[in-house]
Amino acid sequence: MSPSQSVVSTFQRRLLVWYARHGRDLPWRRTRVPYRVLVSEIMLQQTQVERVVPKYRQFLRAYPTLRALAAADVGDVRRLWYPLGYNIRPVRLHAIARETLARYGGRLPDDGDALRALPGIGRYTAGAVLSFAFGRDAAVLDTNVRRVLGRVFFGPRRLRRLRGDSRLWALAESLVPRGRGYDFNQALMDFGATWCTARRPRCAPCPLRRVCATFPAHARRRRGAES
DNA sequence: AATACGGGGTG
DNA sequence: CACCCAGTATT
Repeated sequence: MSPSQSVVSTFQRRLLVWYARHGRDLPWRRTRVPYRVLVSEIMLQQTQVERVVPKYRQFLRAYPTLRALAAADVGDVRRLWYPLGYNIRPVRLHAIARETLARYGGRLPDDGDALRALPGIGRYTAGAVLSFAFGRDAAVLDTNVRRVLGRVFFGPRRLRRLRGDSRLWALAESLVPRGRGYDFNQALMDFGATWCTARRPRCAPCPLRRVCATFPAHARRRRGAES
């Protein structure tokens, strides 16, 4: 069951308006260089934005280009990564740099399957690179988008019954407005990270509450006894 | 479908 | 202490 066209366009429009007003100014939004976008996305895997920002700057100072990273010692790259965690990530990122140099002449491929064939790049990161570096209308589904779409389009009960992410991926892909993949995906993630948060979502001032399948539940709970 | 993989932050 | 965080790869 897919949402009506009017709900979809309302969702898209209101989210983009929200983003224009409340979107964060993050370092990786100031570049479209694929290598830099990739570095940010690998760092952001299961790692909060505030912890990534300083390490992102430090990493790019040390390895400003994909070629510089490819030429580096992988042990040095690993040490620079600490304490971000998931320490296989820098090893795979380093491998991506070398493989990209060897197979693609040093240019990251603007193709989902080719990106996903690289180590450490899954469906989310491929979508992020496609939309944020190459301006494609590809979808992303991370923990933020999963929560936002789950709440708005499925609601608390139906979300629990979802098996796997295939429905959410299909929904995410159907929502991306033509030509607005970059802004829409950034907006969705910013909204999940700062507004439609896991704990204590800001429902009262939410621009999407009129189309949100979960808002009634929150309102009900608020009348009851939640802090 | 379930689990391993880091480390830091929050209520 | 339990849960959360711009996921991916392997069982």
